[in-house]
Amino acid sequence: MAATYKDIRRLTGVSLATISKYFNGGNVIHNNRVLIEQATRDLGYQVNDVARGLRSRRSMTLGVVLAELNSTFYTTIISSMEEKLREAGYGTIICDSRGSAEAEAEAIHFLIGKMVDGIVIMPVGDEVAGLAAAAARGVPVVTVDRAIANAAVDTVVIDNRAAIASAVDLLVDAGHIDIGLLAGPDAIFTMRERRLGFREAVKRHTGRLPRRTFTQPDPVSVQGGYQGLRRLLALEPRPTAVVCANYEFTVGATVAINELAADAPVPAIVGFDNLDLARIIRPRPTLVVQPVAQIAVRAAELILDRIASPFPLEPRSVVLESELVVGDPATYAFRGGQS
Amino acid sequence: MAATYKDIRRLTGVSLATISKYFNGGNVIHNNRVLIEQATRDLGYQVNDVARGLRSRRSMTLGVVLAELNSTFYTTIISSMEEKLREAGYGTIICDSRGSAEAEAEAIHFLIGKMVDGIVIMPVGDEVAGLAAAAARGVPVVTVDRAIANAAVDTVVIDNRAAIASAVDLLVDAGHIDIGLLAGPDAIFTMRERRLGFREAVKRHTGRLPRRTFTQPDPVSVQGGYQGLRRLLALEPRPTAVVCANYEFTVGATVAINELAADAPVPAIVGFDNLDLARIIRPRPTLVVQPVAQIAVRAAELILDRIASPFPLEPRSVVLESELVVGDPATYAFRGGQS
DNA sequence: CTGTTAGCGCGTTCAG
DNA sequence: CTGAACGCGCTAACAG
Repeated sequence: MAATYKDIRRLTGVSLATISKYFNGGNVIHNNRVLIEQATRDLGYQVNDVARGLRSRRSMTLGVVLAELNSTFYTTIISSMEEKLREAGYGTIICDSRGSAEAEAEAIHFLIGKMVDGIVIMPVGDEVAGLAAAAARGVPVVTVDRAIANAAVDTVVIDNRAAIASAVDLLVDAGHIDIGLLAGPDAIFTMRERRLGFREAVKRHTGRLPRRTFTQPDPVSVQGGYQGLRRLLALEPRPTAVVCANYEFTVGATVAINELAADAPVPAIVGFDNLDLARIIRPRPTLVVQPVAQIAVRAAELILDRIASPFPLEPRSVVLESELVVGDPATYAFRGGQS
Repeated sequence: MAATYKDIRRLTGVSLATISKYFNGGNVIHNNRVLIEQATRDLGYQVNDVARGLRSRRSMTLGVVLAELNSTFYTTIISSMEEKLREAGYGTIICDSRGSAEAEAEAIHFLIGKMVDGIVIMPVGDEVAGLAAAAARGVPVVTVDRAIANAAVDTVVIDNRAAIASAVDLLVDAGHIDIGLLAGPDAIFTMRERRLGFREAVKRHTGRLPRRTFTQPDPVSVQGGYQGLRRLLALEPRPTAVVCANYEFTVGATVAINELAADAPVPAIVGFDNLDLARIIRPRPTLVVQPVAQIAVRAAELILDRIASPFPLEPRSVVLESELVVGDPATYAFRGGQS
């Protein structure tokens, strides 16, 4: 069906080796070059990457595995990253692990089978099953957003503790003492780090550990944030402010607050990620915003660098800073205790 | 680096053909089966899909091209679809065309090079450049969300005219006469259909074509929706209600309304897609909701069906119905003219 | 059920 | 600069 070098040879009389050289940027005499170009058009020829990859052992393709396709945070990163990679001549295969470690392992398996030259992964948990297989085949791996235990891979993360601390700082400055935290299980790197950052920050300010934090069980979801906020508000003493440790929780908490707004005083709130939220929701919320574009660029650099390097590199770790985008004062103001 | 059949043969003494048969579900005598399994574990062997695909001319992989990675509507569909396809034994390669017809053509080129068995595409415009190449290679194509002109491909869309009509019906019943529309350029299938549906519905109700509609130029974005709403409200007579023809416009319009709410009477509004919005925004908006799960399932069925079919099938078109999820009456109530 | 043989489409030696 | 020959890892025919 599809045309091959042989078809081009048939039309041009030029040998396979010369045709190959043409398609790989080698020096080909002008006359042959024109012939090949003509035949390529006539046949609608397109190089078969599969055969090329099999032979050359380089697919010029990178794999990306993300924990959740349906997450603006991840898709924004991937969108920027894919652009960088394409500029460098690499195609990108995107796989969704749907928050499942098993699906994640399958995805890595799939990508290795496709002979990708490298893998960028936003891991589900603290351990990634397929990592050993990738290492055995010399396929470099970069993790993004979450670090991995005991693995010799490059990593791009933000300073999660500082990120949460900036949120706590704002709330304490506004007069809050009883601050709640909506965070997921410690098994997730970002959740663990953010919870630790929260404890540190509260202790630094008040001289003691926070009276209440609330850890929401799996799955980390909008629904979880919704329920979590309701439970937080049922505590005694009732928190006057709540920090949401990720985007989903921020959305869920916002929904819950919307429902409660009519009946009860609502807590101050600081959320996470996705600046669009700040424009949709009124009053405008305060958000910890991660530098998605930078994350993407640095991840692309790391993986390309590692592929290009002729010798093994030491694992590298890039830590970026987040930004606190302050919203309407009404959303974080202290209105007095409520217990 | 990576182990091959030859390595397994070396460890087991079993011939390549038998090993191949083992990995392809054929009947292999128990003794050999055990030997192969042992060697597979010892070597960390994994089948090389590239070589397999080259030889068998079936990659067991499908390509998905979407117009915008950063769109919940698309990613939700893909997420469901990928699950269906995986159940059928197919891997999925996701590519982002970032709303560019050129990038879309590149993506199709890329997928063909990877020898995918089929392509599901959410097209950018009315014509898709790579379609001929796919057809020439016998790679079946299914378009989703948007139909394509003059192409023998399967299609899954919703009844866009009925969708918009349901929104208009609600607003007219509530007493609105001057209804504005926020829609993108006619070059986009969904935008064109929804605008036509809007005109039909208004005419049916009022006996005349709508006095005002507003077509927002490229790009179809949140920013566009924001500006579009502001311009709509500057018209005379001022529309008392606005229908947003897609998700981005709905978000942008909501932002604009939030800003205006303090100074001026806000128009009634009906939005599109993404039920999450309905939970975040207060008062709860009315939304035209597309059956994303169904869209995904039908698209998967069409492409799998076509791959499996031993003979060429006629192009098929699936049209699904949307649902109007009615929100808080305050968001669509008629409060009297404002001119 | 097993083994041998011959490619899939391409890139890379070499000799010319 | 060009062409012939070989092999990447695997599957599909056969014959046994």
